[in-house]
Parts: sequence; structure tokens; C-alpha cells
Amino acid sequence: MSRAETPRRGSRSGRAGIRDVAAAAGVSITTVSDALNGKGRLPDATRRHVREVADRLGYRPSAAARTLRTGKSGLIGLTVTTYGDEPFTFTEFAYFAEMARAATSAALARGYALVILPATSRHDVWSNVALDGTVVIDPSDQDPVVSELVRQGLPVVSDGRPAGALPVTAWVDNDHEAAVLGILDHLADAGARRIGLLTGTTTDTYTHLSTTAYLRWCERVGQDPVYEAYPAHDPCAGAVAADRLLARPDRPDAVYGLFDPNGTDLLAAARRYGLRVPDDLLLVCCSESAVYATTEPPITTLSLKPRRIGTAVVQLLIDAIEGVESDQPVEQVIPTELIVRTSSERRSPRTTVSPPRSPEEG
Amino acid sequence: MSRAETPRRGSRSGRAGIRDVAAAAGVSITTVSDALNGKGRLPDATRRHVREVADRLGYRPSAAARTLRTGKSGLIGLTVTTYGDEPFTFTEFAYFAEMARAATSAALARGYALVILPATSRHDVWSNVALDGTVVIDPSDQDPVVSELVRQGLPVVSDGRPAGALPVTAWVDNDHEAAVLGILDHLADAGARRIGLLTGTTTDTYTHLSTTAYLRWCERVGQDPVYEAYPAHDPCAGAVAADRLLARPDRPDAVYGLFDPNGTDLLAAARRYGLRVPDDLLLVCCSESAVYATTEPPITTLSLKPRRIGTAVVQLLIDAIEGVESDQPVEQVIPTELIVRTSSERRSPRTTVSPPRSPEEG
DNA sequence: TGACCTTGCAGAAACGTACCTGTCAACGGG
DNA sequence: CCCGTTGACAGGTACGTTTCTGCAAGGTCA
Repeated sequence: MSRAETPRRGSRSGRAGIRDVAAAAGVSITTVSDALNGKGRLPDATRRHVREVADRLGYRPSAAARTLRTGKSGLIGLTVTTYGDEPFTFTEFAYFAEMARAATSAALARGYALVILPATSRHDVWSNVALDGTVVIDPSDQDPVVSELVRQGLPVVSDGRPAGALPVTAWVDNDHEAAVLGILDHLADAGARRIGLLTGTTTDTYTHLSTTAYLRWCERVGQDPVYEAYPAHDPCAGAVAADRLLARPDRPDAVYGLFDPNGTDLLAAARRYGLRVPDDLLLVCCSESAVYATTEPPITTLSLKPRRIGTAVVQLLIDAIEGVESDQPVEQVIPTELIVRTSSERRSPRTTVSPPRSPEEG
Repeated sequence: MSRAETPRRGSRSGRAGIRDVAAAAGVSITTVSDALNGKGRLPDATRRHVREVADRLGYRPSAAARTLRTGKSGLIGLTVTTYGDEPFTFTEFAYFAEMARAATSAALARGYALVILPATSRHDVWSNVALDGTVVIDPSDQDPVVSELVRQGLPVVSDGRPAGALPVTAWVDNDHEAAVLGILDHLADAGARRIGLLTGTTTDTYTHLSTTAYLRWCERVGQDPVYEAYPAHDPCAGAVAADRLLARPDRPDAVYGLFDPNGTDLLAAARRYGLRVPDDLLLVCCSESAVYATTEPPITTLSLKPRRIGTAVVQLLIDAIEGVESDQPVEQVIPTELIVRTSSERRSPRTTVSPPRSPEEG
């Protein structure tokens, strides 16, 4: 029998298709498509009628078919680095959560959704999802996933400037050197004579830039570097490293910790050694966590502004996807924010009357 | 001209398709498909040859086409509740991050990826992504999104037992009543005479069940309830509520806080009122955060085991998607874990010599 | 009355894959 | 020699859209 004699029965596969809507509305498929997508030249009456019939049938356009036809899926990959089997690390929880939250919002506002894709994931998963582009967090030096994506012609925007010659479409980052130098100056201003650093053994850009900045600052002011490095993805190692740092014979009288849990770890270590904060030890750490506002004493933190980064990254990516000639530069530097609290407050105030508020407060 | 005379040129649209591979390998499209997907009856030589040619051409199958054809996208929605514009709330950061992490891993291991989709998101985003199923966190009473998904015949598994008659495929939850009762007994054992509760004003199941359990416990032991409720999604309100609770004339001598930041907030409030923990005030809060291990003093926490929940939810969902007749029940209760620390340790030890180590330590 | 445009819609060709249905050769048994 | 079987492939259709290209009917203008 010829196929002309076997017309599709309505809703053959359960769900109503555009054909069923067309048949029910007594118009052509084209008209339905145009009516629902606001295209074509149709009188409002037809448009309304089609919309109404579609509603009545509970018609939902097939995302797969649309993607196949248009080449756009409306999906953005969110690539996170992994340690071991787990996506994203404990250390970065607060940062990642805030960043992902902002990215999700920003993407959503422009009609995109985010797909979580660990960088080391099975290749078949990567190739099984149609992405319009990808946000990659802290890409490693020769990330094969990123190279592959770029080779496929997909836009890739990275959070953190790409190491090496990774050819990303755009990137967003903080000025980590400036942030570290600012903190060291802040601590020195507060009376620190020997500033220590709690850093990581990993080779990512953040750790590397921050450590280098510290070493350069030490050289400039003529201080011997005092630092301990530990594998940042191991939460227990951080406590041990904090302890080691304060147990050294050349114990620092101020410490900056590069990672989120360093603040509580250093505080605990200080208590063990009977050091008062900030009297005997000034403390600053890089964190997005709110707990440091209520610790005893509250701890000064550096915020990397993950919300702004997440938003900026997504905007850049979607601009690239949609071919918008953005007036934004493709390399954006987001300023950090130092939230000064008791743990780094001036050791010997020159006066007992309250000093004028610095612009950093409030 | 007839279309037979316009054969497709190789890689017309930039990327190589299955046709190009077939042409280059000198076989048919069917053979390529079978060879790459491990189906059909092909000699190994042909299979290897096709695979090699595909590799050489950098062939990547189109996820959209595959999805359209097979009806499976390999994508799972991760629906989070929203407060205001932002997906998921600050209060649930640690819980959500851990849960999402475990869910991502579990999905990945079975070849699926997660799409973050706030429940209140624009409808066009929801309908623009082809989902095989959805995980929904803490579905509200009459969640329109969930109803819609179920009506489309998609499997929906919820984290948290569904309120009302929400027809989810399966759910995973803790036994919140039992957990609260256990904590109250634990505090009473430690010498608490009047136990207070820091709870929320929202109507979600977790808050409701926990508060009810508290009230019932009070009734049973004959204690007047002492609690403060605040909008849990507002981080500042938590500190105020903690303060209010300790400022009451009928001040409790032990407090359980239902939300993650309650521990530090209560600790700070206790300091303001000169209360020593645990001597004057026993403290427990529900949290997944590691900071409570290093506060002064360390605070006893209840863990809801988000990793286990995330894993279980995804397994149930994928079983439903793939039609696996799971031997797991469709309603799973994950046990909670009370991590006992100094803040809830027995007030008047019977002896001054160090007690034997309890199995919970270490 | 043509020539020409505009309006309102229909037909049909992709998009790239998976899979059902042949087809053809080789082979073996009766 | 015939028939059934099996291995190794090719053809072609369907998945559900979007969109390009018609194509009549009606209006306008010379």
C-alpha cells in the first residue's frame, strides 16, 4: 500500500505533535509553526485560534526536533574540575555554589539552561548532549575536553584565565596578584612583621599566581617567606598544614590562607598554641562563606565575587553563541573585595577614639 | 533539477555526518551506525575499519538527531526551589552542594547528565530541553512544574516526601521526626531541662515535620515549647531569631537549630549573653558543613546524608527511565547521622577521669 | 485589462540518526 | 537441483520541527 493511504493517526505516539495541532485547527503545519513562534504573516485571529487549539491538545514542541532543525539547543555546559571521582572539590563549595547560582540565573534570564559536566567525565556523555557552548571553571593546562570543544567550533568561556595557550573564546578572572598584594599591605599596615601564607600544592592558576605574588612581595619588603603548602582538595590536610605553619620556629605573626576552610583551621590552630587573634596573630583568608562573620573573633575575608564572575561568564558565552558583537572585552577582570573584620584589625591603634571609617567598611 | 543529481557534498555544514563516514568508508549508513553502536551482524574487520574512518574524519554523532530518533536524551533535570530570583537558597548551600555533587556522579556513572532547572523558571526554558526525567528537591504542595512533568509521562523522583497528593514516581527522604526526637532525647540525656527550637516560617515538609515532632516531644515530656521561627532563606533573620530565642525570659538551656547557619548564629548569640557552651547552653544544629568541627567549642550536628540521598534519587530515577523493575522500594528512607561534639556533651560528668572513648569519636 | 504587489497560507525539503525490511551471495542438506 | 538458512550489507522511512518557496486571491495603479 502506498504511504498516502496511511495518514498518521492523531497522537500516535501519545504526545500531540505539530501535525495534530494543524489538523485540529484546520490549517497547515507551517501556519501552526508560524503562529506559535510569532513569525510569518498571519492575522491575529488565526494566531489566536492556533494557540488555543495547541493549548487544548496540550501540545509541547519537541526540543530534540527543534534542536536538530535549528542547530541550537539552548544548553550550556558547566564544566567543573574533579579530584578523584567527585565533581568539584570541597574547598570550593561556597565559591562554586555561588558562582553556579549566578550562572544559572543569568543563563535562565536569556533562555538557556546549564548542564553540569565534570571535565573528566566519560566521553560518551559529552558527545551525547548537544551544547551551544561551555563554561569551564579553572581549566587545566592542556585540558583535552576544552581543546576538543574548541575544535568542534563551540564557544568556550573560562572562569579563571586559561593556562598555557588554551584557545578559549573569552575569560573572566580576578586580579589575584593585586588581591594578594593588597592583603599583605593591609596586614603590614595592621602591624604585621612577618606574614605567613597557607597555600596549595596544586598547579592551578589561582594558587600559582597568588603564591608568586606573595613571594615577590616578600622579596620587595625584605621578608623571608614563611609558607606551608598542602593538597587543597583534602580537607584534613588543611588543618594539619595550619598547625605546621604556627608550629614553626619562625612563626608568622599574620597569616593569609588561600582557601576557604583555612580561616577556621588557623583559628583552631591558634587556640591550640594559645595565640590570641588578632593580638598575637592577624588572620585573613579567601572565602565566600558567611560563617566568618560570626566566628570568635570574626575573620577578615577576601571575596572573589563569584556571583559577578558567574554572571559575566555566562553573558560572554551567550553573546558569543548568538554572535552578538559584544562591546564587552573578551577578557574581563572582576575586582575582589576585602571584608575587614576583627581578625586583622590594627594591633596598636594610635588613638582610642574611633578612627574615620575606611571606604572598605560597610 | 532532480534531487538525485545533487548528492550531498561531504561535510557541507562543516561537521562530518554519518553519511560522510559511510561514503569515506565505502559502506552504507546502516553499517556505520551498526558498527559504531555495536549492533547488527558485522565482521570485526568492518567494524574496525568504520571506527577508524570515523575517527579520522573527527565524526561526532549529533546528539539532537539521536535524541529525536531514540526518544532518549540522556538528560535529567535537577529542579531546585527558588526564593526570589535566585535558584536554591543560601541556607541549603552545603546540603545542596553535596547532594548535587553525589547526584552528578551517580548520573554520570550511568551515562546521564544533569540540567539545573529552577522550579520557577520561564516555561520556554523547560519546554526547550528534552528531559528523560527529573529530580525535584523539596517539591511544594501543588507544584505546577511537577504536575506538568508527570502529565507528560516523565518520571519524577523527589528529594523529600512529596506534600499533598503530588504523584511522583518515587521519593527519598530522611525520617525527620525520628531525627528530631533522637536529638531531643540526646539533649535531655546530656542534662537539658528546657530545650528550645530554632525553626522556619516556611511551609516545606522538612520544617513542618521537624517542628511538629518537637511539639509532640514537648507534650510527651511535659515541657513548654520554646521556639522562634524565621524566614529561613534570609541569612540575617537567622541571627536575629537566635538572639531572640536566648533573650526570652524562659530562656532554654539547650537549643536545636533546624538550619545550617543556626550553629554559628546561636554561638554568637550565646557569647553576647555571656552563656558558656556547653556549660550554660547545649547546642545542636542540622548542618553538612565542616566548620562545626573547628568552632569554639565544636558543635554537634545532624547530617541528613545528602550524598546518599543524591545517589539514591538518581538511581531510582534512572531505573524508572530505563524501565528497570527495581528491587528497591520507590520510597526510601535514608538514616540521619548525629555527629556528637563538645557543644552537647554531658553537663555534669560523673567523674573527672577521662571517660572511655565513645564509638562516635575519631 | 494587464502588471504588480501584498496578504494568507500550503507543500515540501531539509536536519542526522536508528532501525526495519529487504537483497544477494554462499552454503549445506536432502 | 532445490530449498532453507545465515551472514553481510544497502535502501529507505520516520523522528518532529523550521523554513524556503511557492501560489492563489484580492487590491492598486497605469
